[in-house]
Amino acid sequence: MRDVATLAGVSVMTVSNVVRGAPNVSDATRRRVLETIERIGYVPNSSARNLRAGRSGVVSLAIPTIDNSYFAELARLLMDEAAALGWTVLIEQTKGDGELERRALAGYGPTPTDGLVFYPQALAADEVAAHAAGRPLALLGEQGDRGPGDLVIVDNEGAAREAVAHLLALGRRRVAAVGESPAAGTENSHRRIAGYRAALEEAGVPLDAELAPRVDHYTRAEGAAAVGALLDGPAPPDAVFAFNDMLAVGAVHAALERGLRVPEDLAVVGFDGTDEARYCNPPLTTVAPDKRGIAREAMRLLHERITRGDDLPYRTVRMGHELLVRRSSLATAGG
Amino acid sequence: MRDVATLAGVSVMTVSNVVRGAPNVSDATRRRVLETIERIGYVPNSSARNLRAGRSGVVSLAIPTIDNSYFAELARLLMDEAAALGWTVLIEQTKGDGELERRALAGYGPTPTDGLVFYPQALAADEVAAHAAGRPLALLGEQGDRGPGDLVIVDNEGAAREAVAHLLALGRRRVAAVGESPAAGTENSHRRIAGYRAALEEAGVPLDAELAPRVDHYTRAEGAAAVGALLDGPAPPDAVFAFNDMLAVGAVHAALERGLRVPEDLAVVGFDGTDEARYCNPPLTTVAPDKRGIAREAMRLLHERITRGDDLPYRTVRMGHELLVRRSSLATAGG
DNA sequence: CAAGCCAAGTTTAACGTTACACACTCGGGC
DNA sequence: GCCCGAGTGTGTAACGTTAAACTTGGCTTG
Repeated sequence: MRDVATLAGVSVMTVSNVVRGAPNVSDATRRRVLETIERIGYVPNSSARNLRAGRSGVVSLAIPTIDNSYFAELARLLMDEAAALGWTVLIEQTKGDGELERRALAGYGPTPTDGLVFYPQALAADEVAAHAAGRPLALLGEQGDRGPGDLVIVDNEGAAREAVAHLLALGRRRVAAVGESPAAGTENSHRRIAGYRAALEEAGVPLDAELAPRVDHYTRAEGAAAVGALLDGPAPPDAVFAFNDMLAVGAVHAALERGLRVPEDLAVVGFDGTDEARYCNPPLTTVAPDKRGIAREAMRLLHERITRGDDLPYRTVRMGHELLVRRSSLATAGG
Repeated sequence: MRDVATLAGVSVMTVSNVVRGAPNVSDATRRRVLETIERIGYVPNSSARNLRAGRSGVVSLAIPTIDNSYFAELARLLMDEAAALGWTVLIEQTKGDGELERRALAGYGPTPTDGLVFYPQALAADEVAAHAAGRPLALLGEQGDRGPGDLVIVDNEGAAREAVAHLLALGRRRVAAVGESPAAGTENSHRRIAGYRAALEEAGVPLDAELAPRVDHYTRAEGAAAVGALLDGPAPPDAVFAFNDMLAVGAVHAALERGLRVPEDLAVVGFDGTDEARYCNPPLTTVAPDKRGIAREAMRLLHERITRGDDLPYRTVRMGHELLVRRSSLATAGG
């Protein structure tokens, strides 16, 4: 910048004014400065800028892993929304590890970020509150009534209930729920279990604890393993409600691998409404939260919180969902 | 930091020394400073640090989109490798747009990055060279002999040839190639087409231009559309070699949707070796590049270039690949 | 016991940018 | 002729950190 100033015969401050589009610069000067900038290839130093401004223009997105279709799609949408606001998104993978989640919350790392969109997995609501340290925060997923930040949620319990009711309406009576996790953190899986139980109760179907295996990670492999074990067991299910689409894809795989028909012998419903669910075979029935809406609201709330300051009350926005019924659940029990 | 210094009764510099683990600080002082840091919750300001150091500890990863299984998996591996080197990865989506690719190369954006891992799609090799502006660069994918940075490549032509030869060995004679793109950029698709042609020629099968439809994006939807159109046409293929797994999944979907059997009526081979390919139905034969190796080498080369300076010659590392044969191609022609 | 050395800590001066206050020039109104 | 304000532009002092040079006092050593 100093070089530009010298070469253009103006002060450093004038260069700064030109770069920032500030007023009080004549057209002639502006042109001359811009030309010089072009000529010597000057690029503003963001570190210095951030140092001055006290802001970085970067927000973190802390999610378990990026190679999960749901988070990949969500990340893309969030990045699009952020770009529209002039922001950059820095993705951090927490791997469902409490320590990594704490760090993401506290804002360690080499890059300063102005705020955080956080999908907690290992951390319980009170721990999230304890480590947020007053940073602007948008939380994805239910977190008790109020968090240390704004909440963007879907009605997990209602959605789960709807999905299971759909399976029960097809005459299924042994519906497995795959996705309860030892990770204490997110309320999401608890709510989905609650919705599952409510639907069973409503239909007068007895609860069988064996039908709700625990999984550590929401991957295709674990879905296949968990459902495979159930199918090989003494009292196999006739339907599966999986807590995400990857587990559901694994469930379908396990069934087909064993020569069972989907949906005739095993109906499967997933959760997330990913593109993968739509194109797999058979196409997967899935609970589709309004991902675009979630991304938009999360960024909007975070933006307001960062720019307007912390006197804002914590807000909760509930986004809609939709049960996309496809072939994987389109047959009554027994075929 | 000044507050910490005041409260601990030392100079700012001593705090800095403690934070950085520099020598010449007594244990007693160190303890006192650390306590104070803990107490008032001091977090070092990275902007200022970067400003001083002239480095940011962040490297960019510029890929077309993150919601593509291959890039999602690759991103995860790259982030793991980066973390092991103490680095953070900033993902930028170029969407196959030339302008966005140029910006990513030039290093615009609000965050300073020390280097770039770049998967070019729209930009041709010479344009990449023109806009790299001397930044440390690791290129994924073939780019002519030498780029403006290190190259990590797989043998696209050989891999494609192998995949198509596999289909021909099953007696298939009308093998479609899906993935040629109007995007001038990456050599990858050209090389794969070349491998496809070579395999056909080697087997004495005539080339049919109709069997190589162009696609704009490597998505499931476009794969389904392109292959659907071929299947509805006058001379449908009996096999498909797709340039990535998402196109292949779309191809399978299009076939099944039309009541065709996969692999009996249409054999399908993909490219990328994603987890999705393994778990879809039928499981997808796919060319699996050594993703972990690619991630490791890309980060290693970039790290060397950033730390050791630019006097390093440009290097090229060729990674292996493997044809994972699964059910989607396990039937001879006609059943 | 003076000379020298070492550990422990401080002072100073940057890194590149920008907010703020100030200065200059010029035309017009009184 | 003087003052004023608008339009341009400049100087200064930070932002938070750290490399390098400097100070201080205690301890060894010949």
